Amino acid sequence: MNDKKLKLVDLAKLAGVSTSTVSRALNDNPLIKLETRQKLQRLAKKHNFSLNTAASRLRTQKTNVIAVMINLDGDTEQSINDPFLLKLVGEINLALNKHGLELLLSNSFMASDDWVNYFINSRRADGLIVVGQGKSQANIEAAANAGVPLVVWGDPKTESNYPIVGSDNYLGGRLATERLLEHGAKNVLFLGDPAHAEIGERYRGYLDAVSKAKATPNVLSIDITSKAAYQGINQLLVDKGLCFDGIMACSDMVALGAMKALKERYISIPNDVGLIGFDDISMADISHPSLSTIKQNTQRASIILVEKLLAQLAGQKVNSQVVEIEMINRQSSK
Amino acid sequence: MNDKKLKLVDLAKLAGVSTSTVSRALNDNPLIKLETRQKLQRLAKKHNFSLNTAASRLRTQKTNVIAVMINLDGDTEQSINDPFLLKLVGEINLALNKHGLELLLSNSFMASDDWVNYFINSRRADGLIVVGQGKSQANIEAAANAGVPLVVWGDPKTESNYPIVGSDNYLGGRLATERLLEHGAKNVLFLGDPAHAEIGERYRGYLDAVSKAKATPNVLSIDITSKAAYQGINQLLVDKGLCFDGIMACSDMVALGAMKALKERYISIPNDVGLIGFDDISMADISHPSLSTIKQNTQRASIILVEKLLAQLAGQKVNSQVVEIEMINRQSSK
DNA sequence: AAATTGTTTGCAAACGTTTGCATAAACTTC
DNA sequence: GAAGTTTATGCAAACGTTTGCAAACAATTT
Repeated sequence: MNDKKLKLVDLAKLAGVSTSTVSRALNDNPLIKLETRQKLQRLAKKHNFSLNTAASRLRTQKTNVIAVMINLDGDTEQSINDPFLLKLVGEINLALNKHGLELLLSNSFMASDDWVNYFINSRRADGLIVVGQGKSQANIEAAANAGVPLVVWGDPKTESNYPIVGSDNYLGGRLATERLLEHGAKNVLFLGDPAHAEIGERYRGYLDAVSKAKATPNVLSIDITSKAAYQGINQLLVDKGLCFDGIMACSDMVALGAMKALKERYISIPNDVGLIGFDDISMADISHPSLSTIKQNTQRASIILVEKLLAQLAGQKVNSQVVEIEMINRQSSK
Repeated sequence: MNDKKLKLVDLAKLAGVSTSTVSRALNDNPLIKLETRQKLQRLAKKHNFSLNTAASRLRTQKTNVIAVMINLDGDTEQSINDPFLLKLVGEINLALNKHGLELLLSNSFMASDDWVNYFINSRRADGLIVVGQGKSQANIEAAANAGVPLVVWGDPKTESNYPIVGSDNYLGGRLATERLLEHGAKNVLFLGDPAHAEIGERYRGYLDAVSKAKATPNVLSIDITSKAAYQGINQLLVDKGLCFDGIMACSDMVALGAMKALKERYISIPNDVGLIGFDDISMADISHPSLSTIKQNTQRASIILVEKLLAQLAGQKVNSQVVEIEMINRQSSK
């Protein structure tokens, strides 16, 4: 095995040309004659040559790396166990790859609070995709103000000086609630923490639907986890009995936690209680009864997130954008 | 806002010392007087200075980046939607962070087949963590032979020239099957594709348990997804009726897919059919009935994976290692 | 006070690319 | 065939760190 790492200059020597020529050839620069280009590219492939990214990043001041950070509230367990967020990260990765960009997976532990410094000044990444607004947008705002090219997955209706891509949470919350009401529910419970930006919007949609139907709203504010939902619903049933006949859950995981609590008490879904979630994670389809939900189009959102980030890197000013949602009717809310 | 990116030399000028001194001070090199070091570190913080990683990587030939790649079989849907793999990635990230390392999320799309070149020669990363052995280990073997520092999450009993960290899949498969048999099952079905390395081991454990009980084995080979499991079990029930009274599923997602199929036909779990999964994803606890499973200790595995990789980077020869599993008894297999 | 030792800092040469500018070669055009 | 134009390549200077070695300074010993 040829252990010696080849450099541009070695390749140049082998081909009898200058390093400039090789460099240009490998970057497909039309300054170099097509024939020469192809010859050099073949040579590079043959010798298993690959450019030293450190050197080229230093020289070009570009990394072709995008940092993705899952923006967690310190006090929630949602985090790394939420299938929805992880799926989103996976799809962002694919979207980045299509543009030849790489994904640096980050978190607040590494980046602490000064994102400008950590990501941009240090030239770790060219830009930043923040997944989740969390409860506080201070960090994001500071980074955006300091000139970090960034886009955020969150609620696009939030007032902000940075572009946010996300679903129409208000509409989703309203549609789901309306559906429950239309099918006879009188007391729809909102299950989730409205302090969270995206969930707050869903809650607003819920409120509007409820008040339009002249029903009374009812919130159970919990952490965004299935366990919290399970415990919360259990407790509520113990305390007040079955005081609702519909649940608009702020996420599928939360809905599934609620579902378990209901099933354990032989409360029929959807007959006694209609249940609708949000996200359309793969478990929604596989639960029993299958879970009605508002599907967020993560694939499309990922593509848009990346496009907007690239536009920003190209110096354009970009705006927030809503990604269409879809109501998926399954068994839990017939 | 101070837009001009500070360099080492600027900071040096500000402090009235040489760049060497600043560089050493920021790296906490004891050659520099403690007092000077602290002064310079304060100065750096005050001016929001941070080192250009591209430059320092070029100079030191180290990146402090580890590439993590989810090794998918092209023909399976398991991939990015499998909560277990994603959770593992999340925990590997945390484990890396503790050592000051960053995670580059990669996949076969970017890295194609020549991992040496893509990751190491190009100095994108110092080492590689491969999540999943897949059905073919050719790529991994080639990379290991070519000297890529790498560790693999998979079945540690597989013969290999690279270290594998993973659960005792044989034992897990055996324990779960034994439990089903002990509780009266006569016909335990193995649900999963034994061609997959880890699953093959679980299958061996299953086989041994079954033959020890003088029962007859029965496999339904399917893709590692809940959907495939749902369809597979449905089809089997249509074709042959309820020809089993226990299912050893190769993963929790698969088990949950099977669970849905059973519940839809009012087949009682665990009375008619006992069901045990593998992984202990968060849904296992929240399903109804809750899913008995073999818990894989991903957190510990992640820590070990990183330690082994670091040892390898330090030039040590490291071996495969088994991470303990735990049988979690829940309702689905009483 | 000179010589020796130990401590702290600075000089300058790398690391391996990319790219503006200069040059050389090959064609046009008058 | 000289001058201009186009095309293809090479020269050499960056990019911003780190680090071996030398130097300066301080402390100790002779």
